[in-house]
Amino acid sequence: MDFLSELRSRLRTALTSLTDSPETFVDMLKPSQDGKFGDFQANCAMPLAKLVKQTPRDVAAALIAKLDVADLCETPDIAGPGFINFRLKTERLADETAKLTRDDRLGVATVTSPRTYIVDFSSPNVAKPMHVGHLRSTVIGNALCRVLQFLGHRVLSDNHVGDWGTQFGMIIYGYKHFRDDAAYRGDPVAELARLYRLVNQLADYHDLVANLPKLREKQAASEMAVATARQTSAAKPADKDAARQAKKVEQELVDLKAEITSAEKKVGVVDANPALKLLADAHPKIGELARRETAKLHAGDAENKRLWDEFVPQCMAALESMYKRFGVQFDMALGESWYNPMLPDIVDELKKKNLAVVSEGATCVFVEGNAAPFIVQKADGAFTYATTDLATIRYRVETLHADASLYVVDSRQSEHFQLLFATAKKMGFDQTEFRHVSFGTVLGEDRRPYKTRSGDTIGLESLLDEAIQNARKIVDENSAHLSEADRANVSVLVGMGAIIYVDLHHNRDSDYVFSWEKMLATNGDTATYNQYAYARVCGILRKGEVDARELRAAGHAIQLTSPAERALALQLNRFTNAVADVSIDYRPNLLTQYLFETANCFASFYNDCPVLTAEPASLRASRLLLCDATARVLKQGLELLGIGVAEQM
RNA sequence: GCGCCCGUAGCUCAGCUGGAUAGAGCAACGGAUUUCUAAUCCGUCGGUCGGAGGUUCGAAUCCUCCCGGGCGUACCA
Repeated sequence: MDFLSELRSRLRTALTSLTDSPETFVDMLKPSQDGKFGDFQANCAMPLAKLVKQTPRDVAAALIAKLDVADLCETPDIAGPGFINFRLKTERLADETAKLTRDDRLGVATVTSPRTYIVDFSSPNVAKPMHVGHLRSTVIGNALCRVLQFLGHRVLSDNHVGDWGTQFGMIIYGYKHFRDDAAYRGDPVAELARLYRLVNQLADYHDLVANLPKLREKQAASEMAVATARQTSAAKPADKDAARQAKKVEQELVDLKAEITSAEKKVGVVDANPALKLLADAHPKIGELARRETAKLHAGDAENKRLWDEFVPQCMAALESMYKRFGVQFDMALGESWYNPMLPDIVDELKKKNLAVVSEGATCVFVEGNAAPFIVQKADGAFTYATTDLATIRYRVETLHADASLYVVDSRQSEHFQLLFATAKKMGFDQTEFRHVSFGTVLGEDRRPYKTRSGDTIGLESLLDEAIQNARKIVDENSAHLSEADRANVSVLVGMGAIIYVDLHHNRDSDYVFSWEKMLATNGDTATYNQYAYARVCGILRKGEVDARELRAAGHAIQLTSPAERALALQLNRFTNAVADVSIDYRPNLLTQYLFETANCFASFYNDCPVLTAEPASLRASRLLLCDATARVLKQGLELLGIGVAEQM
């Protein structure tokens, strides 16, 4: 059972005579940080003492006198300055655990008032292959969908794909001028990706060539500025501002040099390749022409629309294979193009309501406290992703009746979302929770965004393949007892699980350093450790030839005869709290943490408590039930994260 | 310039709606099981929570300032 909620509820009752606002104090009852303080602790006596002008220990004593918890715990203790420590009655814990072992939902309550959630995640650009940057959004979004759904909410997952932007002009341009028909027939998506990269490269080339002289001029100026600043700083060693200024301009120079080097490198690549250079020279205005293709598409040009209609489904199908590997299913994939017809209305409405003004030719919404404008229509008349996002909000609120809309997107876009939500509110969409579920960057060992040695972004497909290959080595070392097919299957689970788990177990706000070694470690807080714990439980049930269904139906009691059994039982009863905690602030890492603790509790139990040889039979049955429930919690918990398990590994 | 985020053990990270002696994992070191999978368990070592003030009975957590780092910042999404 949910002991935490139950105890809080009892505390609420006890508090009513002491304060008018018990709610703030009820939350101060929490699981104990340390086992020696019991199973739960209430910290509310100290702040209450101030209100009622008594000593904290007296308040604690008064609360205990009013608390009706005799059926749940031993008499609570007062400790330290006035902490109230609760220790569950082991008998009651055993009874409740027995109930949990028979419960389909493993004690996880469904919410009393379900909401409609839109979870917007992954959202790749259909023109380009997915890369490591899409990993976190996909994995976190998937986990949140599963958790919210499991809690009983109505969840609609939406893949807000980029299918209407400038990249499509590039593909169309590439297709018209550079396509390799045989390659396109063989693997259309790969050929389109090649065309995108090629056009992008050539357009970049011309931009950079045009820009380099300006950059070099800037470098000369910057060098002067550095020299001046250094002089100033040297003249007044005590002047901190001068030192800071010197440092700043030095950094600017370093950045500028890096920019120039990178530009020269990119230009050099084309110059050094006669075939590329020939193409570049033949298409000097490629950037502008590609943009024109985009504009034509938006204007309804028949040929471009036909190409678009041909390309998009193929790209979507390619994405689908990736999602399959992650176990991701979208309820809808309403991309930018889908909202295209609604964009003029949005701008009209903003103008009508005097929310948008024209500034420097662009139609903008200005939000108090933000210097940057929210541009809904560019000077050239084109709409932006701001406009699309507003149309999306309207659709989600008015048509889908969303209570909450979550955007699982990179933290770098926080300013955009701040402006978006503020604008939506001004438009009157103020009854819906809009939430930017932001996350940090995946870094390489060099603490820079994760790239290949040569500096390219890492494709998601190859990342997953590599994970599975690496996992295969580990499986081969450890699992000679499995068949070839089973080892292959386990390798997929271990490799995918490792990637997903590492991502989710970090606080989503943080950047994290990607490390194959840590991720695929067979010990520690990893997916493998959890999966292995699951497999060990299954091993017991298999070896004992136990039919789990019969076991659950037999009505055995749970006996908690040792600390390890008691700890495991308590941990299993906390599953409901862990799942609910994820949904409060959309933090899957709270669930990975719980699962690791659970697997850990089980491993201790496994060491201390023989199961199959336990005597008498009632104890054996009790331990088997604990095993079965542990397996189900681990499986269910990992499943909520999008991670699979194998019964043998 | 303005805005957002971050700085916790040698390394990677939790903890941040204030609560007891700041926790994991890895690494290092030492133990355990001829036993249901050793992809295990138990223990030891390891921290001025970037710094200084402030609020509080109590601060890693809240406020202010400083230092250091990242990101964003008008027509890409």
